[in-house]
Amino acid sequence: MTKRDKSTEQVIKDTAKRIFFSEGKLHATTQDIADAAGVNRTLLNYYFRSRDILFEQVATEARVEMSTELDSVFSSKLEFKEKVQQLINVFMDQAMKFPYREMYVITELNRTDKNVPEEKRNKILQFLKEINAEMEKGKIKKMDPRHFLMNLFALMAYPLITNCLNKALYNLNDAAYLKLMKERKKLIFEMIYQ
Amino acid sequence: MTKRDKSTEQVIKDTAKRIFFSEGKLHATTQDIADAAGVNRTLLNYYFRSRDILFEQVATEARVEMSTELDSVFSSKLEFKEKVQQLINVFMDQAMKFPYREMYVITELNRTDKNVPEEKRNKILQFLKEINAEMEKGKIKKMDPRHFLMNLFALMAYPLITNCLNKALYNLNDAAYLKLMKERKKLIFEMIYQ
DNA sequence: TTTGTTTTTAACAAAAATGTTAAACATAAT
DNA sequence: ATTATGTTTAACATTTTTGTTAAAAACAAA
Repeated sequence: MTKRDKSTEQVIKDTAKRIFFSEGKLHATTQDIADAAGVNRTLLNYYFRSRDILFEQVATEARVEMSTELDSVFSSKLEFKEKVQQLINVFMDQAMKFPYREMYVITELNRTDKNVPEEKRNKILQFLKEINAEMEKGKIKKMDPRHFLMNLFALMAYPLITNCLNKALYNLNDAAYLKLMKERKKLIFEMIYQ
Repeated sequence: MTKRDKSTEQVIKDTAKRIFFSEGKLHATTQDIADAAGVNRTLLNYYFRSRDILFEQVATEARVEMSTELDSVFSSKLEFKEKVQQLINVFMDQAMKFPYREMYVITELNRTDKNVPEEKRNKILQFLKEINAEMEKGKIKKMDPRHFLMNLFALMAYPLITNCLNKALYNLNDAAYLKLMKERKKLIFEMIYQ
């Protein structure tokens, strides 16, 4: 097998992520994933030993991807205003690709009764301080910074989670929907950074 | 059996709704539901014939409940401003009780490859016109009314879906979290009705 | 080619989830 | 009390999903 071919292990994981994070089929079985990946189901056991290990690994990587993505913005040297713009850009692009990623993580937590691993806690708490400082400077409306953060993420993530409902409601095809979501980037910024 | 006792059929359905909509255990089995309801699993088949019929019925009722709830506000004779306040009140109260209800509906749609039944389409399209009128009057910021609606629902629903993450992030217990969510009612109104 | 290694497959086994049946139980009506 | 009716249970059957194994296939090194 040549080097440029993705390894079977990677194909399986990427397919699982596509089914869970993009298509939102949170109830997919190992057979569903194997079929979609075009491999024998036994290979899931060969590479990952068990379904639970595969699913857990997918969830862990999802958390890491999300943290990394946010950290790349939070840790940057940009001014607060540009940081917010950057955050909207990065997060929305990811959320358009993987609208259900966070839902997968949450339902896996609910399913397995595990606690939230707190990879990103400190980074976010630090960002809360920056939000606060910006409020003190009078650059953004004063409020509990936690609400500010919740508002921001809600405006970005929710319309993508509910994409099937919105498409039906407004009679949109994939392209029209994507256009609507791209419009949101500017709109969200104006909404929270008034 | 006295009249005030809830029928077993109702107990089963209410328990399923609690597990799915409140606890967010979207992968619950019929056995999980039977155990939580304190009844023999066979009774689920006795009253609903099959798991799929029960799950479908739960999803259908969820859609009806959500529609009814919205219609009660949309169809009221209130001024637009009061309508929005009322909507926030009604929707948030429901969402605090059943944060995952909409997610259940969505994942059932994704799981069963069904299309969205459009119970509420007309009512919402009518409300879009009211939003538009209010924008023409200069009462709210002009934008695509669809974005206005998405903003509103996003701000209300998302922080409740992600409650386990937020609790962990901010070290909140149930009471503190509920308090934070109640605060949002006022905040959301000010945010979108500036 | 032979040998050793990794990957893939099919057949089978086990476990988990769902569905069916007949009998026990409860209840209300006659 | 008896009968008819609806409800609940346990035992069993079936289906679905997951896991194991041994052999075949693919591949690279000696």
